[in-house]
Amino acid sequence: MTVERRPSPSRSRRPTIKDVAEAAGVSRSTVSRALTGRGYAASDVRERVLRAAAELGYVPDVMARTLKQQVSRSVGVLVSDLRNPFYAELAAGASREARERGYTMVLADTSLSAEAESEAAEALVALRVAGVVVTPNSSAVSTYLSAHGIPVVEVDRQFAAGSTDGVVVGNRVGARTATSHLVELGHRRIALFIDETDWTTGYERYQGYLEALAAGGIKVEPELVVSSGWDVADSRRRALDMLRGPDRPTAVFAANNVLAEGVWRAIGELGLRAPGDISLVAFDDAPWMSMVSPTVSAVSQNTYGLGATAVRRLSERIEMPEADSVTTVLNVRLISRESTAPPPEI
Amino acid sequence: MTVERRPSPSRSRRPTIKDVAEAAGVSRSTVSRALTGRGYAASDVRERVLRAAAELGYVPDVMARTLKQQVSRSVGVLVSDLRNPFYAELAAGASREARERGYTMVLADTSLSAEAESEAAEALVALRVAGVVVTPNSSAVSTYLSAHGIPVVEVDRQFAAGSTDGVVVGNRVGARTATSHLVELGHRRIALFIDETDWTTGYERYQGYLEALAAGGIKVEPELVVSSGWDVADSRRRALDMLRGPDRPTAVFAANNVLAEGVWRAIGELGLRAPGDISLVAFDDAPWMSMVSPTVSAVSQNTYGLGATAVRRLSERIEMPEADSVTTVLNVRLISRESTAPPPEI
DNA sequence: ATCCCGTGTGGGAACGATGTCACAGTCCTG
DNA sequence: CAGGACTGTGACATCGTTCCCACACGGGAT
Repeated sequence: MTVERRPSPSRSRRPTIKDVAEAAGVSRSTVSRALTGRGYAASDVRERVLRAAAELGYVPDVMARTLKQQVSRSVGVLVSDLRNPFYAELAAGASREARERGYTMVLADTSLSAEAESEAAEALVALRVAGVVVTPNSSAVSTYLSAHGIPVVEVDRQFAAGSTDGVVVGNRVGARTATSHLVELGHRRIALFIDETDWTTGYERYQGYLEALAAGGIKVEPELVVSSGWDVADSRRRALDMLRGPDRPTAVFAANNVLAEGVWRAIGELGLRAPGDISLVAFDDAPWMSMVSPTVSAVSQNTYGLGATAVRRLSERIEMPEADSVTTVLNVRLISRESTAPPPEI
Repeated sequence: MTVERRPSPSRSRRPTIKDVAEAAGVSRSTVSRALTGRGYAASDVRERVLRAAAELGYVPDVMARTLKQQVSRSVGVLVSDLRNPFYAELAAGASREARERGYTMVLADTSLSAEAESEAAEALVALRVAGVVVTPNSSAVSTYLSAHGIPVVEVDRQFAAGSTDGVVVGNRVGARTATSHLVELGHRRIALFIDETDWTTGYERYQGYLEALAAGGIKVEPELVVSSGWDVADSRRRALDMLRGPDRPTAVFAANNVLAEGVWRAIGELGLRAPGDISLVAFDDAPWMSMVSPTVSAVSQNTYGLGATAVRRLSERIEMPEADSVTTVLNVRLISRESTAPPPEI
């Protein structure tokens, strides 16, 4: 590590508030007041300071400011997987809202790994972020951050409801609506594809499914509830097994866009036709669902709004740390497309 | 704004290095040496310090450290639009690489707005980031950041080639390959849909198209080159106009995934069939292209790798600020699917 | 015995910005 | 014209960390 770092003349040193003060012929305090607008500064002095700052290309050092003020203007955003359009959209919404509120966004992709998640959490503590929005994989992050006095908003799913704020969608209602839609069309054998039922998302979607069946007077058949892995390949394999079986369902409710893709591929590969042979409805509308043939009916959630709302909530929490925690539920809506129709005649 | 902020006992104050020093019965200097590993520290003392730090839940303050060291361990990533899977994937790649190299990632979505872009750039300067990866909209950002002595890597497209590093894909080769593919199938009337030809991406894809036509001895017909807007709606409208016209092309090369979607929708709406009536090939493979019927041939670029490579390049640049700037070109490959076939008989 | 060196530790000055406090004017009112 | 109110400015301590320097101790070479 013996890199010779001669101070090149062009970028000798970043101008500091002291340089601005000298250029404007005032003290550092006066520059601070003139630039931040807190405290007195005569208008001609302010003018002079602003001009000097602009000429020098002065940009205040966030590090120094934060160190002094003990509170930064940045928020952390922890998402599971940016390659999944769901999380990307959520991050996009968070980004816009953060920018509008004058926060910079520190984003980490935790890749569903608990290790990456706690690493990221520690980095955020070190950065003294003002707050964190997270799509949690466990209660660990919320607990850890809260212990350090950092406000947290859980988004999409909740592990620490009651102690921290949350922003989620109407999972139960959405799942019930989707399943009821199938029931009303006359389906009695309705399969559920779901990746987990431990998180609030999976649990509530499962409950919604059960409620709709109960309301329709339909008995739950355990072999129609498939606990799939989290990826397309696994979902596809499970769907192939089920749809090749002797007594296949007449409809499938897939609890997220990934599972829906697996089921959709399986249907195509088996030469089945939707909705003639089998109906399909998904939770979480993805772009491809409106492009394929037949188009896929889906419960659409406002993912962008989910991210934006979470940051808004976080910023309110930062301003009122002692207020009671709140869970915000965004509504979802069923978009009925071509993949759902009455079951085939026997 | 008169929120009473009584110092709650639980999170009275974040532990500082001084607290650790007192708990371990040594000086601040010694704690610093023990924790960072720079300088001498007897093994029993180090042991004691580590234990004290763990017990107190001590996390070093990045702000203070950066202030002292004048260089941070975070990088800025500026992308145009996280809702576009292209940028999301790019950000995901950047995120992984950043994490692996011990950098935290500050991400901003510049929404194609010049104002947001320069705002974000200023925020990054203020944060004293070690470097920035950007999908630029003009040369302004690179110039501005370079003037502040911050290393920049332009990714996907370049505005400051020569003075800053770049990571791009083989746009010209990819476009030529895609167009040649159509020529070899026997097409003579090949339309190009493109959003702009001012950026390096658009310009080179356009050049690749021209080269392939020239190589095939085909005269360029200006009315077949469509300068579309940047969104699906506009592309769709332009495609409807063209395909309804009297002398429609037998094939279309769409220069990105958004334009391809517009063209694809238009084809469907007009009741045309691909590849029977018209062939379609796209630059930039998107998930839907392998799901629709017919599947769409596309030039696939390693978007995730683009982001990862850019951060790797940036980190090398940070370590060797004086080295010559480099442009890295990632290869692309044509994935031939169902949407391309010989033109219809006359 | 003196000197020097290697090892280990503590003291204290930065880093850049903020904001309190004190002070120096100026203007108005009794 | 004295006293207070108000405006405008500068000096200085502070935030948490790093790192240069000084120093202390012991052992080996001179």
